Amino acid sequence: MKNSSAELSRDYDTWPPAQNKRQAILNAAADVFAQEGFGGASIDAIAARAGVSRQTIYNQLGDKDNLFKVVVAEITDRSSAGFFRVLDTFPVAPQDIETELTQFSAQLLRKAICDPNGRWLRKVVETEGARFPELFETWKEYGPGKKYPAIAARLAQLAHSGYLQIDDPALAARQYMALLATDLRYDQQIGRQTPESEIDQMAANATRTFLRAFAPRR
Amino acid sequence: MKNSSAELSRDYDTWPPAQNKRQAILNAAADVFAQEGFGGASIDAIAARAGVSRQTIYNQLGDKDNLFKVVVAEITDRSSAGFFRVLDTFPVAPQDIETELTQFSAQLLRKAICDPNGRWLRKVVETEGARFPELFETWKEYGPGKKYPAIAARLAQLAHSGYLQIDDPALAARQYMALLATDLRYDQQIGRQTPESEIDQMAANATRTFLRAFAPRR
DNA sequence: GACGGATTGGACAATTGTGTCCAAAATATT
DNA sequence: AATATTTTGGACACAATTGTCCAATCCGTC
Repeated sequence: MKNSSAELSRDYDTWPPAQNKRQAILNAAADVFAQEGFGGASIDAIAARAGVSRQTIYNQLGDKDNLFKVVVAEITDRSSAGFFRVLDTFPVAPQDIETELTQFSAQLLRKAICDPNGRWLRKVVETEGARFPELFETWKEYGPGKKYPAIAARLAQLAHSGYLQIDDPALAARQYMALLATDLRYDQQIGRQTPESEIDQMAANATRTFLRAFAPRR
Repeated sequence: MKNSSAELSRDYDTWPPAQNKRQAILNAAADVFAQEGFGGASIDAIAARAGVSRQTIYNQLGDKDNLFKVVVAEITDRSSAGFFRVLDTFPVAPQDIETELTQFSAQLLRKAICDPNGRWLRKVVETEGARFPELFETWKEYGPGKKYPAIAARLAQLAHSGYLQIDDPALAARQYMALLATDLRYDQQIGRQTPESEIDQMAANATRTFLRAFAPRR
């Protein structure tokens, strides 16, 4: 039996067998699309990586355009779910705000921003957004459209409780995310795989600067 | 006489007319590569956009790989030059640090970060970096490798003069750039063309937060 | 106006990719 | 064990692309 390239989620064993191949295809397609872009990705390459015959891809997912759409939809779901799972741990009533916000930030980095799904999405949307406008709309809605307001709402709550001093929560949310992601993005851009061990430091750096800017002045 | 990809940017006017077409080709190629990626870009599309016959591209620039390399080298030069031109206006001994740093930030946004050249580079390096490792190295050296340390040095200078309180200038530089670019990046990602009129506001937002975090405490 | 290098457009072979068809084989269902 | 469904791999037509060749043409210079 062939194995899939799935470094990701769930109990495949309980699904109908067709779904296994389907998942293998989607994972392989995500990899190849990410590496080669839409134009550069060939169905053959995807089939080979998925350990599946090319025909099976056409049977299950139709043509290349549709395959691409399904992959994006799938990854959008996964990525969004991961983000909101972490968001549930936001420290709305912290004892020690620096410590707890740092911990939360580290989780966000690990589970959401670092996450291969989310990175793939951002890249693909940037590269291929013009080619698939509806897709782009969907991503916009589920990505920035929901994540930033959600963070902003949590920050506003902290401000309302007197933990922070924030005029514009939406702006603060964007700045918080920017501070958090900067080192990760830098590493990504210079092609460096960020070691797990540095993530806590990144979270601490971002949180410290953020709190210095938004902590209440005595 | 064939010319190699060695020489790029100099006073074009004194050159034979062939260099005009060469520039047209490079600009068109940059556009098409940016839109379609390396794999998706066809020489024909580039030729059509440049208003030039396909053969001329092969005459002047050889095959697709070399064309791509020359384009990246060209854009790297332009982008780097633009950045350092703005950097020369950094307020090393400001009277009113908030005002002057805001102005500088606005210039940086307009001339360097907003700049189509730089955006194209980042995108292409992210997408095609794996395919052309030497290119990637060059970009790394001239991009992040020089820009961030340069900003860090200016910030350290401000700190040394007592305008700021900075433990880690390199970190502060990354955070400054992150704060500066966040809204622009957000707009880019949701496919919104940032209006010129909002850039000053972005610069002000970033600068205010940065100074709140790094201004000396009384 | 004649020369020479650059440019053009069209034809070309080779390669690669898409999407379909189909019969044989593997796998699941009953 | 018999049957239904999926999967496979190979063949195929069709289109797009790369890179080359070449004769006709343009255009600036002498």
